[in-house]
Amino acid sequence: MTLARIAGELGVSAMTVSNAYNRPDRLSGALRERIFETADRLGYNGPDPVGRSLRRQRTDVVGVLYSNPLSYAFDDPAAVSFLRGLSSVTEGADLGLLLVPAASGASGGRDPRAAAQAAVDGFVVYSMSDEEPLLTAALGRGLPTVVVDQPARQGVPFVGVDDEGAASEAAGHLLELGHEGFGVVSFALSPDGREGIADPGRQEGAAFQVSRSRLRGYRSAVEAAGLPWSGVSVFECPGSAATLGHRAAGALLSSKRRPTAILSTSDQLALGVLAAAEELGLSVPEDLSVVGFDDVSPGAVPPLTTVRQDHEEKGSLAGRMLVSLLRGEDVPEPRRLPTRLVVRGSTAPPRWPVPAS
Amino acid sequence: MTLARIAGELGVSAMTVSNAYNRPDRLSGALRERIFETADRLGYNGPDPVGRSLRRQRTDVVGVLYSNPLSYAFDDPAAVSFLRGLSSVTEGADLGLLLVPAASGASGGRDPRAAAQAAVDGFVVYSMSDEEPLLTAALGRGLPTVVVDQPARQGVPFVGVDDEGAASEAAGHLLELGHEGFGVVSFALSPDGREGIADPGRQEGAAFQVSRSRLRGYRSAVEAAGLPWSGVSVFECPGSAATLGHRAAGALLSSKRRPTAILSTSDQLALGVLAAAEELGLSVPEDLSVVGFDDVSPGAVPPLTTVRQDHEEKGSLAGRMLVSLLRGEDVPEPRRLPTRLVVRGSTAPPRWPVPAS
DNA sequence: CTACACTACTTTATCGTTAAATAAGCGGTT
DNA sequence: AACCGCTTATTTAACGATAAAGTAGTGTAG
Repeated sequence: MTLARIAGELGVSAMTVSNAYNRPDRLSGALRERIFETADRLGYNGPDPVGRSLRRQRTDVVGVLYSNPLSYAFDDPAAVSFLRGLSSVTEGADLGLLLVPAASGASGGRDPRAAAQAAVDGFVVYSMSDEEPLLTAALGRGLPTVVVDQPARQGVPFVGVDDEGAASEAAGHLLELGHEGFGVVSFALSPDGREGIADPGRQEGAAFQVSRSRLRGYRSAVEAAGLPWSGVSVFECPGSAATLGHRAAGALLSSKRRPTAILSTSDQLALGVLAAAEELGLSVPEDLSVVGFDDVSPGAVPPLTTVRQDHEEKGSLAGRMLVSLLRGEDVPEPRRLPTRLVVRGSTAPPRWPVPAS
Repeated sequence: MTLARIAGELGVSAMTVSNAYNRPDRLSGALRERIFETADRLGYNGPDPVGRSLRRQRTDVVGVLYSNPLSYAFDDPAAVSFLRGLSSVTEGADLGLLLVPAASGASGGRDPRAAAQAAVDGFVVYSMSDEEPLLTAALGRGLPTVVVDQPARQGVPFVGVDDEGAASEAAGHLLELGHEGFGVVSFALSPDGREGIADPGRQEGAAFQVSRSRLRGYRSAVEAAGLPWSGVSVFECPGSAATLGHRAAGALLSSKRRPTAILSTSDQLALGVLAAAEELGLSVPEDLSVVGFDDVSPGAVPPLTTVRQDHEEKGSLAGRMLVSLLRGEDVPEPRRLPTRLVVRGSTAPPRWPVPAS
C-alpha cells in the first residue's frame, strides 16, 4: 500500500494524500476524512518512513557510535547514565536513537562501514580511541557530530571533563594523607587488548586520550610532591570490569614494593581492587587506600573515594549540542563539565610512613 | 555526492559503481580500484543508506518500543539487562537498534504515529498495556514483531515468564513461614497514573497483563491457604521507583491492621518498602517480611528475597526470535522463560501469629 | 565455424515520497 | 470582464539507489 494507491482509489493526486498526513490544514476536512477512511480500509499506515526520508533528506534519527560491542554499553553504568541523558533530549526533540552495530574486526577496531550505512542525521560518538577508523568514517559523512569524552579533535564539537585535573586532584588527596607508595590500575591505554604493566612509553603513547590524561594527572601530582613517577607501577587492563581490576591489583599488591594506595581509572576497576585486597587479607582503608573514578558504585564496601562526574548531564549536553547542530544553530564552545573529588571510606593515611626501601 | 556522479566522472554506469560496493566480485579489480579512488577523491562515502533502503525494501534496523519515556528504560535495571541481551543478538546479526521516540500524550499513552514513522524491518515491543495504541499501530504495520512480557496476543510471537505461577510461589513462601497479614505494593495496574489502594475490580480490570497476573498469583496462594483476599490491601503505584514503594509502604504500614509481610511486584518498589520500614522503626525481617520481584537489586540491605528472572536472556531470546522472523524462518512456539524464588534475608516467620482481629 | 558458457558492464524500470510551481475556483470589487 | 486575495488541489520533477534483464566481447568445446 502506497500513497499513490490511496490517491488512485479516490481519484485525487498523491500529493493530496501526502498533505492529508503532513499538512492537514491544506485540504478540506471532508476530503481528509475520506482519505483517512480509505487508508484505513486498505490497510495503509501513513507515508512510508524510508520514502519520506529519501525525499525530505532527513531521517529524524541520531546515531550512537560506541567503541565496544554495543551490549557492553549496557554493562557500564557510566554509559547507561550517559544514554539516559542523551535519550531524554533526543526523545524530547522527537528524534530516534539508533545504536549502530559495528562488528568488531580482528584488530579490535570496529568495522568502519557501519558508520557509512547508518541512516541518520547526525552522530554522537562515545569515547573512542584517537585513530579509530569508525570515527574517521563517521566524520567523513560530513554529518553533524558530537564527540563525547574522547578524542577531542579540532573543530569537532566535544563534551568531556578535565581528566588530567581530576586525576591530579585524586592523587593529591592520597599524597596529602601521607601516601608515598602508589600503584595505578588503568583501563585500556590502546585497543590492542594488552594486559600488564605499562612502561612510560606506552603511557605517553596511549591511543585513548582519557587514559593518557588521567595518567598524566596522577603523574603530575606525584612528581609535584617530589616523588619519582618511575616508582609507580601502572597496570593496564584491557577493559574496565571488576574482574580485570581484581587481577591487576593482585599483581600490584604482590610485588615486592607493595603500594599503600591504588589509583584506579574507573570505579569498576576499583571494585576489583577492593575484592583483591580482601582476598589478600588487606583491609581498606587501613592497609590500603583505593580511589576510583566516575562515582557510579554507590554500593561499594567500604564506600569508594572517587572522582564524581555527571554522566547523565554529559549525555544530555551532548544531545542538546547535536540537536542545535541539526537545527543549524550555533553550538557553544566545547565545554568541560565539572568533576569533584568525593572522599569516602576507601582512603585513609597509610598505617606507617612507607619505609625508605 | 551520489553514485551517479561518481559514475559520470568515470564514464561508467551507476550500476557498476553500486556493484563496486555491494558485489565487488562482479567487476574487474582495476575498475573497482579506480572507482574507490574517485569516490575518495570526490568525498563519496558509499551508497546512501536511505536510497539503498528504499530500493531494497529493508533497513537492517530493529525498532524498540517502550511504554514509558525512553530515558526511563535506562533507569530500570531489568530493562537495561533486557537491552543488553537484545543488543548482543541484533549486533551479531548486523542489525541496528532504533530506540523509537514516542512523545507521551495527555492520556499517558504514547503517540502511535511513532510506530508508523520508524524506518525499521521489525519491532520488539517491551512491556506494554493491553490496548496501547502504539502497539496497535506497530502491529498494523505488518512487520515482524515480538512482544516481551506483555501483552500476550494471539498469533504474536511472545517472550515472557509465568508471572502468575511465580507470584503464587512468592506468596506461598510467606504463607509457609506463617504469615497471615499481607500487603501488596504493585506497580501500575493501568496507565492512568493512579496511586492508592486498588479494589478487586480494578485489580481484575488492570490494563497491564503482568500486574494482573502477579496479583492473581498472590491471590490464589492466599486463598489456597484459606485466607480471604479481601483482607489484603493492594497499593498501586503509578510506576516502579523506590520512592513510590516508599510511599506505598508508608500507607500500608500505618493502617490499623498492619501487615507482617509485604509482596512487591518489583525489586525497586521493595527497596522503597525497606526504606519505609526503617523509617518506621520496623526491622526487616523480624518485624516485617518483604519480597521483591525481578532480582535486580543485589545490594539491598537486608538482601531481598525475590523472584529471579533472566532479563538478559529474555532480550536475547526476543532478539533471536525477531531475527528468525526477519529471515523468514519459523519461530518456535511462544515460550515462557523460567523463574526461581530466591530466598534471602528479607523474609522470616512473623514475630507472633497475627492476632485474630 | 557454430554453439555455448562466461565475464564485465549497461539499460531500464522502479522503490514511496514530497518540494515547488502551477492551476482552478471562490465571492467580491473595480 | 479583468483582477483581487485566498483556499484547495494538481503537475512535475526529483531524492539515491538497486533488481532484473540485456548486450558485448572473449574463450572453449564440439
